[in-house]
Amino acid sequence: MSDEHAGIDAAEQGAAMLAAAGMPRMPARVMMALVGSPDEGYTAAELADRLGVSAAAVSGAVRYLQSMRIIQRLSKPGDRLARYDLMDDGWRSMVIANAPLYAKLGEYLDTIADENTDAPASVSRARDMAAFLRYLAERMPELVEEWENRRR
Amino acid sequence: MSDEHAGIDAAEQGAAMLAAAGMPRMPARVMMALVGSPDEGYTAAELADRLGVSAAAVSGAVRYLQSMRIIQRLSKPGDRLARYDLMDDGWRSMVIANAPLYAKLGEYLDTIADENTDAPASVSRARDMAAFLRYLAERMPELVEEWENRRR
DNA sequence: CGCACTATTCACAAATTCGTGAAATCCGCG
DNA sequence: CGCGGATTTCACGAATTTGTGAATAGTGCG
Repeated sequence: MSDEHAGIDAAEQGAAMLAAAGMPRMPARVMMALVGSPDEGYTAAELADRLGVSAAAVSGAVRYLQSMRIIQRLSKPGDRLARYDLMDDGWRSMVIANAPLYAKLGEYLDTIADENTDAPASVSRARDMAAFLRYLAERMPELVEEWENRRR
Repeated sequence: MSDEHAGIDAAEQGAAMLAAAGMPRMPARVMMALVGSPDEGYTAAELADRLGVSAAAVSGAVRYLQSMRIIQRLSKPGDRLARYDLMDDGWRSMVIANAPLYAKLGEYLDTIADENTDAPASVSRARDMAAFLRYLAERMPELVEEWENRRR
């Protein structure tokens, strides 16, 4: 029953990779499962069945993924079955959303450098790291935009 | 005693941010503490004192950070005190090292798409995500290189 | 050589995370 | 309205993670 839909192995491996990168396990599995979903998306019950977990686990995972703007809940009127589906621009907007975090981390590094007297090498390294992070924060959204253009 | 060195607050906030992004807590704290270190780096004992944790916790954290090539152990001959210090290109090489992971994840997505018949929209979205990831994998190292050039 | 001190390892304890089952809630439909 | 099915919430238990303390090992110096 769980292998009635193809792509299981790759989905699980991808989920494992995302989990290793810091994403909670269940959301990662749900997300990868949705990559191989039919066009209408999956029902919560289908996800639970497919992943072999309880409905509660799916509920928690989809809440997390919705808060991250990675999936959306498609409630077709006249049918109270909620279907879930990936946001088309999910990862791209994730990349963009992370940029301010890089900038913020850069600020912290600068603050540390400001407060670190008598350690010239350390300070200049901290400033260097901070500048790199700000560069990333600036370039990541541009990168996404370049991708949008190239893809056209 | 733990506030004898400046930069504590910003360091802790930065560490919390890194932890939220999936990095284990203790390595994150050690890493941020080293950002504000004196030029010689910190001793394991100094780190333990500064962070208010046991020597064992520091030992585990530095092992993790070394395996990630984020810090290095400076054993000055004639002194058995091991000092730890950030690798100058730590974050840049981390960014570069992640590129193959993006590519791998892209492969998984393509595999899922290959195996997903009768869901044209899902498939084309999966291919799109895969292509985006490969684009990232290709561009991230270039981004770092651009930064190196611009910096000098 | 062994002393003093530092760093690492190991087993355990605390804390957090994760997923389940059962109860509660919601909603379209008869 | 209330029924039936789907989803969410909640408290608990399991499992993984995280950090500590004590023992171990390594090393420069007397």
